[in-house]
Amino acid sequence: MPSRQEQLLDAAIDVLGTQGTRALTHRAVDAAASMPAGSATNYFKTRDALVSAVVARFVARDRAAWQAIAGFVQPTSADGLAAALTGYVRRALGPERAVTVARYALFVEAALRPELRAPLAVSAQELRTWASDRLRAIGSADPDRECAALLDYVDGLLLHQLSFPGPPEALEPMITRAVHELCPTVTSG
Amino acid sequence: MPSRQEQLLDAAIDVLGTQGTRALTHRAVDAAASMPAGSATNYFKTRDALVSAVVARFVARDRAAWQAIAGFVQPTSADGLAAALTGYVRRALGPERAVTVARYALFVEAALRPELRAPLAVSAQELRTWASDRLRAIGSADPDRECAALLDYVDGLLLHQLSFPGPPEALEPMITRAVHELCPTVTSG
DNA sequence: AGCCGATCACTACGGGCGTAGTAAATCAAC
DNA sequence: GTTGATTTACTACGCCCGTAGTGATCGGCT
Repeated sequence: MPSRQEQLLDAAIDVLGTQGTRALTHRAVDAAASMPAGSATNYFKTRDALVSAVVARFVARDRAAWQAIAGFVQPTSADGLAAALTGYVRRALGPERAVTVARYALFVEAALRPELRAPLAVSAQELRTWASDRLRAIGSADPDRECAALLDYVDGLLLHQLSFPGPPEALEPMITRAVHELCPTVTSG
Repeated sequence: MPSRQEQLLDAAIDVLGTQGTRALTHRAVDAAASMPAGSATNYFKTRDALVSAVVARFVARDRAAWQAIAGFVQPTSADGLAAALTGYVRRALGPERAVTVARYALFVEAALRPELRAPLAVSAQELRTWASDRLRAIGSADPDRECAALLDYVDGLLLHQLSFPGPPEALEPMITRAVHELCPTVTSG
């Protein structure tokens, strides 16, 4: 059972991902969390404090998600990696759409307010090293570089698909080719 | 000399790219355009109308920018393309940073509000076909696919660089490798 | 010159926002 | 079981927002 603050922050992420930055207010968070008015104010005095806490919560959830994924799927080839990534992208665009939108909304926010960058950068670095290790494990000769390229590609793809969605069946071939091309040194197959 | 409405919309894009969606209000636009209070209201009655007009203006400016670029640089090889792209990315992250941030803010907005998608999608499609033709001209055997992959990659790269900037000198090698790998059929050199 | 339509500058107002401050409730410790 | 401190629920206030409405100003047409 998440704590009260976590419930509020999860509600805030949902508001952010379904109604945008403009709608992210104390009152909207209270309502989304089905809590009495003023609850969000008690924990996060100012709006800036709320946004900072949302970033922290988001990072924590992201980390937990990767670790869960890491436990389930462990691709052993480029095609396996592509399949896993396709699954991730499909989930990000479908059931988790709000979370994905919130993610990019936070990126834009961080581009505007440098004090939000640190936690996001730490999280990104963690993901990078973790994914690098996985890439190395399946044969990549330059895992850091290939990992960075792949992450850039996937985020660009996601952003575009969010804004003007294409047919979902087109995702797999696109991602498969990108993986093979951007990570040419992993064991293909 | 841009018309009065264009001046207002350019100011709106600047507000969006430097202060975010939340700050995009009629009054803020008036101030940024150094026009008397109420000017933005006269042209764009509601906030939604303002945002829609900003999208339209943005698309028009983008189109003009490509056409200008097309007149100047005409790469003839993968390395030339990479150099041109690196120049574009540097400009997008430096002098044009606000415009770039505004761009992604609008993407997020379009992810939330489907009625904004059409103009952005049209613009993206135009860019795609134009860039595809250029890719084909320098030898690409599958220009549409390679173009899509490249655009996805560049937007992801830009978004990441905006949120947690890295050293600018790292851009060129990253982009060069990505171009070579994602567009393997263009004449290298 | 004189009118007329459109554009512009400015004001007015209701609503919702962020924020601060206060009562109530919960819990720990003794 | 009472006390005291922390957490929770709620209220109050001032500010700024989006929006509507009203004169003033300008240009084209006859």
